[in-house]
Amino acid sequence: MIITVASFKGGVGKTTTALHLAGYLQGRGSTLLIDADYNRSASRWAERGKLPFRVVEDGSSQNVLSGFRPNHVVIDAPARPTPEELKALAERGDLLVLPTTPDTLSLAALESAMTLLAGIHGLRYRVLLTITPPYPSQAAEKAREELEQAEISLFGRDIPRAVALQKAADAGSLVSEVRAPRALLCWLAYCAIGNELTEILLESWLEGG
Amino acid sequence: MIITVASFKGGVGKTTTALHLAGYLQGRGSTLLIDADYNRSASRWAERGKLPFRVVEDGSSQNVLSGFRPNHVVIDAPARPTPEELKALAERGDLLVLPTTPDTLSLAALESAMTLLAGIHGLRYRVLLTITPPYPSQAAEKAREELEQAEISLFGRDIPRAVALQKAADAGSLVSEVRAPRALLCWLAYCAIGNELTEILLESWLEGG
Amino acid sequence: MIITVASFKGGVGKTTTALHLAGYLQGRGSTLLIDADYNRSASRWAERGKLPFRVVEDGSSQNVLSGFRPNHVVIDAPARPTPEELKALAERGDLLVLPTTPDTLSLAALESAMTLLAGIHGLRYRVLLTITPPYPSQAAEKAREELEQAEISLFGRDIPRAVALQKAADAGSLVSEVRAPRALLCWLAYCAIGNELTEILLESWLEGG
Amino acid sequence: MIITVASFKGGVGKTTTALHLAGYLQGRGSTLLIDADYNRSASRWAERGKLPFRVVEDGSSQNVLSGFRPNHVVIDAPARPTPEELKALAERGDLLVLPTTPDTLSLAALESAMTLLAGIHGLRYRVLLTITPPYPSQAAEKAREELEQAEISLFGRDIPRAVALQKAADAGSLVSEVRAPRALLCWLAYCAIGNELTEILLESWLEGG
DNA sequence: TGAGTTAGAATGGCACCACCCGTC
DNA sequence: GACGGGTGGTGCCATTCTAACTCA
Repeated sequence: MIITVASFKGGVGKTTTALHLAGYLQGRGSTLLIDADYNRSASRWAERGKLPFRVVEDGSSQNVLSGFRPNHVVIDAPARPTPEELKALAERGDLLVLPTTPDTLSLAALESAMTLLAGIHGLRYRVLLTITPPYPSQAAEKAREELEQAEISLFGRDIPRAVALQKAADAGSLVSEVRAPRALLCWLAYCAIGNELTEILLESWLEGG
Repeated sequence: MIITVASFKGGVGKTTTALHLAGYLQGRGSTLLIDADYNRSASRWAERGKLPFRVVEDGSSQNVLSGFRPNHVVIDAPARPTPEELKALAERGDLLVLPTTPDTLSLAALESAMTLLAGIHGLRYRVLLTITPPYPSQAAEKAREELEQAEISLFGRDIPRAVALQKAADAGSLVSEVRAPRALLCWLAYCAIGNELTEILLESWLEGG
Repeated sequence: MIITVASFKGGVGKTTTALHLAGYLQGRGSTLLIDADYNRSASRWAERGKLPFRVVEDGSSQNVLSGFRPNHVVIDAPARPTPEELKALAERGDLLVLPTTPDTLSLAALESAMTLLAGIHGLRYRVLLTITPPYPSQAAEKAREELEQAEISLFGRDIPRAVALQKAADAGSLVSEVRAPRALLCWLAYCAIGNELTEILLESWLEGG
Repeated sequence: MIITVASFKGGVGKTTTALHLAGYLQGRGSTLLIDADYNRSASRWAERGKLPFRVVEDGSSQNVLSGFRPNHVVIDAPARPTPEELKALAERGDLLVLPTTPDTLSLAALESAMTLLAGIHGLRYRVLLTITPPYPSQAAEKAREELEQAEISLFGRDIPRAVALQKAADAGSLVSEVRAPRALLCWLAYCAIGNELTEILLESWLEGG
């Protein structure tokens, strides 16, 4: 399967999401992460440590992949794509993952962009709430309600804000490999997203023929 | 004076910083905020509530400013500018404010971009640490040390992570107008940045002639 | 399915194991825990807090279950059963779970008792290593090697020693409901045991007709 | 003197306690350990290595002791005795030693059983906290407070959790003969219990006539 | 002189606690 | 004002590595 991770605003955990979804998919088959973001965050992450899958930059010559046919591909799309770019991204993959934080600015950028995507026929996407503040903040629930009212499809689970994800970035590894207070919780959240993702695609394939 | 706020990564509080610096400068003279970001976050912020200064979009026709000669101008620059754009931005204003969060990804993006700016002669800039996590996190101090070791100039004070700033965004006002636990602290932090900013420019004018 | 949890020595987490396996199975269908231990530990656990399944004492009159037909049953067997009791327990259920700690005394008691079980035809059982000390102790691995050399079947995962399980006992709830450093890890361990358990029974049903 | 070691729950160090108290008493006179536990843990311990005192099983014919009149006798009682058995055990010896771990399940079993013992006139007993987790756990202190509040007499010192005791069980010797980090500490703890024990009996003999 | 033994240092990890933030 | 929760720091335990010491 081909998963595209894109966002209309930076700093919402797009690269982190792409990396961990690739890590999850790697457990189900060989996976390739294509780093198409301009600042090469995913590539730098990979350079710092050891990731269980391959990471290549988008513009890199194809011969680096000679003989490598991955079962899954995750694309870390460029930030803030134009509607045309987004349409191309959506058509390039099986599912579009749109991470967003539960703050007003990110939600506003997301909602205004979603109106542009409404015109794309047969678009498969899911919004992922990320960096949600811990209890007792209700920001995540408020954001979820607001998005559901706008009839925007979103994953059933959020990615919490935790230092474990920062440590993973520091170490250049996945959060599942990090010793930090809530690392396991973060990894389980990404696994839940991965499971939901496969279910969505399985369902769409069944009905789509 | 003309202040340009730019960043190489999204979600670091660029718009929030531009708005509050404009709010601070408005107390010292008529101020205009130019919203040059593609997603119009500053404009939308202004539309939601009441800001004590004018906000115009970059591409808007000039006649909306007919007869308005502001003492100060703050530019909310587009996200992730190219080196050429950044050079143009730097030359367009008196000082470049570069907000960044203290996480690894943002710092890496900042440092790699700073190497590009090293070639610009007479560049005046300051890096502003934003959204710094509260005690007992040492992320802010670590980031400060790392940046100082890289000989990157940064403001003496940070902007803390607080819900007060989120509420300000929700209300469409400045954090000084918001009733929230640490609103005053956030506002004082921005005032301190504003003071440091005027000192920097005063000093540069004195020596620069 | 009917799971029987028994042990030849006390203090090896028999009740804890029975409770958490019941909690896991409850997620897959209505589950009943029969507390057949003389000291009523499971019943007392249930009285202290809120468990997501029903707990009844073995000798209680049947009418307390009037109209309740659980999908799964977990039996917290009496400690140190005689070979005849153990045979009856094994025939009463689908699988016998035998928790043991990795210390010499428990292992010796287990191995000597396993020789008695060797005569039972078609016995389905698994040994579960519990309360395994954390890194860098190698007690768990040593015990695992010793048991495998004795050709004793054991689950692939251990239940670690953690205060989270104590807190769960204090609170009268499952470890998944407890806020403690390694609570999630303990719960995942029990879930892994539960998964392995269903796989074992599924496999045996497939081949057993 | 005749010391009986019993417990209402397994895995609390009953056999270890009986062995080491016998080892201590051997230093004050010839001592015999009677292994009355069904799983023969004490006998197996003795078989593995070399203990400074004799160990016999309860049911063994008396002629194995022909001509041996020990000064002291320690009885490793069967686990989880009925009230009648416990009464018989208590009357059989001078003092009843009841080891317990500081966890909720063991304490609950102990306290409920102590209500049964309240009816026994002239019962001499002491509760011994065993396997107490190291600093910074407060489980031992909490348990001590709880037991004191329930007016249950307990020894002044605890037996800590340490690998030295496991190594002693592996080697079939007393912890005083083992080379391990905290072996001496464990042995001193048992010596302190032994001293307290003799003081208790001395005092009771003085007043009891 | 060499090998086995023993003591010390370093590592990794777990459990508790202090402090602060955000909501009710 | 009270409470629940996250983050970082401290103290201690168990193991392993290293080095020195003893004895043949």
